[in-house]
Amino acid sequence: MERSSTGTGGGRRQATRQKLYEAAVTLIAEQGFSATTVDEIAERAGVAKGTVYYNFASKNELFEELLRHGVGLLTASLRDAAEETERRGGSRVEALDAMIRAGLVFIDRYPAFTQLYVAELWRTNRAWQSTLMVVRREAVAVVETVLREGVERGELSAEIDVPLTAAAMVGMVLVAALDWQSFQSERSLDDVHSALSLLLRGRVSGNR
Amino acid sequence: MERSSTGTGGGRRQATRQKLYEAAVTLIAEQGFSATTVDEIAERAGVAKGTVYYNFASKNELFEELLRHGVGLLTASLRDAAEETERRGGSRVEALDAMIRAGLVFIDRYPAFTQLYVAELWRTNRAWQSTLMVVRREAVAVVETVLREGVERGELSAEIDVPLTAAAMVGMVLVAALDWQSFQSERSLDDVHSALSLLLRGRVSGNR
DNA sequence: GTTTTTGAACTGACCGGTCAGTTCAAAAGA
DNA sequence: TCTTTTGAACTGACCGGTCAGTTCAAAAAC
Repeated sequence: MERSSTGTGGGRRQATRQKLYEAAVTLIAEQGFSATTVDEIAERAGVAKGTVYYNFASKNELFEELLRHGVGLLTASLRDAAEETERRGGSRVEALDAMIRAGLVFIDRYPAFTQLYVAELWRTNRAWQSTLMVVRREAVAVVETVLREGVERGELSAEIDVPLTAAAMVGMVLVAALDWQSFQSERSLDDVHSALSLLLRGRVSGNR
Repeated sequence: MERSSTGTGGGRRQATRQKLYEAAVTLIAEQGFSATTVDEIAERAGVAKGTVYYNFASKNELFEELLRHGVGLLTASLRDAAEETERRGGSRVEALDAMIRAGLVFIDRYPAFTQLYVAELWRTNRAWQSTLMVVRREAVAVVETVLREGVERGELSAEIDVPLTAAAMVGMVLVAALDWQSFQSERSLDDVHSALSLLLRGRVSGNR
């Protein structure tokens, strides 16, 4: 028996699953879930169709595990950025700034996953809706926590609405990054980070 | 003889096309383009399948025209908001604020369309990609123009990167609104508008 | 004003093709 | 030996698109 955990580790099985994730994520990002066939996924992964069904119960389950895997990476990365700032004694605004950068780095590294996540997040009536809600909550919670800490410490205005502001921040990072990659790919990650940082720090219109 | 123009008017044909748009937009928003069948669209519109093909060359074309139609409404609404502010002698920041509200109102009225637009916008390799690029450009241009005017008049920092800031603003409105509807539906439109207005005006973290 | 004609709009059964999922014997790895 | 992968064959459901036929309001004819 092979260990069946979901580590990053090096079992033969894990390697196959990883290849299938990578094949599935780009194909589904490009075409959508329904338009992507299992045959295509297997072919791009360089694997037989039977192997897909040896490793995953169904096309749906492959996708759900892919979702969990990807958002898990993002959440860990955001948490790291926040904790690293904390360790350095940085302010909460700096922590938010670091999380923005972490988000951009993640999107830069996994553009297909991001695209696919955005495309599915607000859909209703889909089999994996509950899975998606769970992972979304985990990711948003990281942002909300830092916002709340900022308010407590007086760094952020007490007027702000934490859940809505968190959504808005996630939105500006997500859309700016996807737009950057699709329509403004000549810009650098630093350019995008600067633009978002300016907005976060209220230096677009708030200061004089 | 029936008139065959593409007005908003009341011909029988236009009425049928409108019903097909409405049926298609909700189904595709819920399930995605590929997962939505022409039979479903026809059934929800209360029309025979053949009628779909009498009015549109293909499933693809129905979708593309739907896209053009919807983004056209949004663009007009944003432009109205900006011009109305101008007419009142309002500042460019006020114009941006009015456009945020107009965006929220639009999303509130056409949630399915918004959802579908977001899900498709960054997809590659799709038949309607070029159509989407065209309509996107029209919509973003409205925001960019107002930002540029704001910089010229010294209302907005000269440091800002117009295209990236425009993308970020669109993103915060889009994601905040979709999140509001999906996960925070108890909030009012004014709540969401206030939260975004605060961010735009730099009163989240920028002022002391 | 009544009858006839016209043709745009609509209908729905049907067809060719595709796809998810299953199975399994045999090969490849460890 | 035991696990994992292979790849081809098969099934049954489903789907986009077609097309011959129907409907009906308005124009034409008388």
